[in-house]
Amino acid sequence: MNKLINYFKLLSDETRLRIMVLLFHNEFCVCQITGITGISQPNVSKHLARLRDMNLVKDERKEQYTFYSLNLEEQLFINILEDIVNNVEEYPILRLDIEKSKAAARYIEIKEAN
Amino acid sequence: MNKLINYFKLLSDETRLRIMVLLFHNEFCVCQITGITGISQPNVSKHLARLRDMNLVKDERKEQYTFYSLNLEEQLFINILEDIVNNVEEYPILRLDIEKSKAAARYIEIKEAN
DNA sequence: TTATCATATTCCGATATGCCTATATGGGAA
DNA sequence: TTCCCATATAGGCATATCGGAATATGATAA
Repeated sequence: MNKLINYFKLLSDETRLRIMVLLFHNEFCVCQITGITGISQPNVSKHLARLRDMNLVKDERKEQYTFYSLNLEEQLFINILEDIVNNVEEYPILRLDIEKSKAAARYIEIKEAN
Repeated sequence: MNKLINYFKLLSDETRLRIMVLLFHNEFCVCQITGITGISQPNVSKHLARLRDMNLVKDERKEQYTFYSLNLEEQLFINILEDIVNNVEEYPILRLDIEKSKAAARYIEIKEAN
């Protein structure tokens, strides 16, 4: 029961929803998520930590970046995210994030160009 | 987006979940929900008000009682509740509430016996 | 070693949430 | 009208949550 409740708590925050929907489409590192969404780095990091604590996300280090990806095991959770993604046109913020994420490499390249 | 978030917020509280799952099975008045769950009357009333504000519940007065029933229009919300109800064996609190609710008339009759 | 970069963590203030107790409201009965 | 019952609302307290700013950590490069 607590697990269920905690899933809903995770889903009931716009910042986390944006991150989850992004990760539904691809894996990203913290700085990419920050670049795509404009959410501050500490905030992204904190939300990812919460998702990791609930085992909804896994991280993998690649060179200097830590890439996060969804770790979808709970069926209810998968269903909910799929439903949201399938209706992403209703949620402009999410749609925009996804759009921007197609150029996600940019948020690494920019830094590497400096 | 806010609507979606608010749905998840409503779902992320055990008290409300218990009430919603009860109403998924039947309509009940406030005193029945109080009797079945042991949740205080003001608390039941307040949660029902929140659900009503989100248009997820409708109320109908019958004699001295106000009966509440689910007003299921949002498909995502329906899906989630169905999923929970179908797996109610995983959530003993909910299962017990449902079990007790079969004698819900009792929580009116008791008062009428006084 | 020191510097740098990506990420994580801590601290803090603002706001939201949940519950309790007490009280208000509104309808029907006496 | 007054009383009673079912329900609603208000006030207050404790706790949870979120975000920003500052700082810590850990890996790698110089």
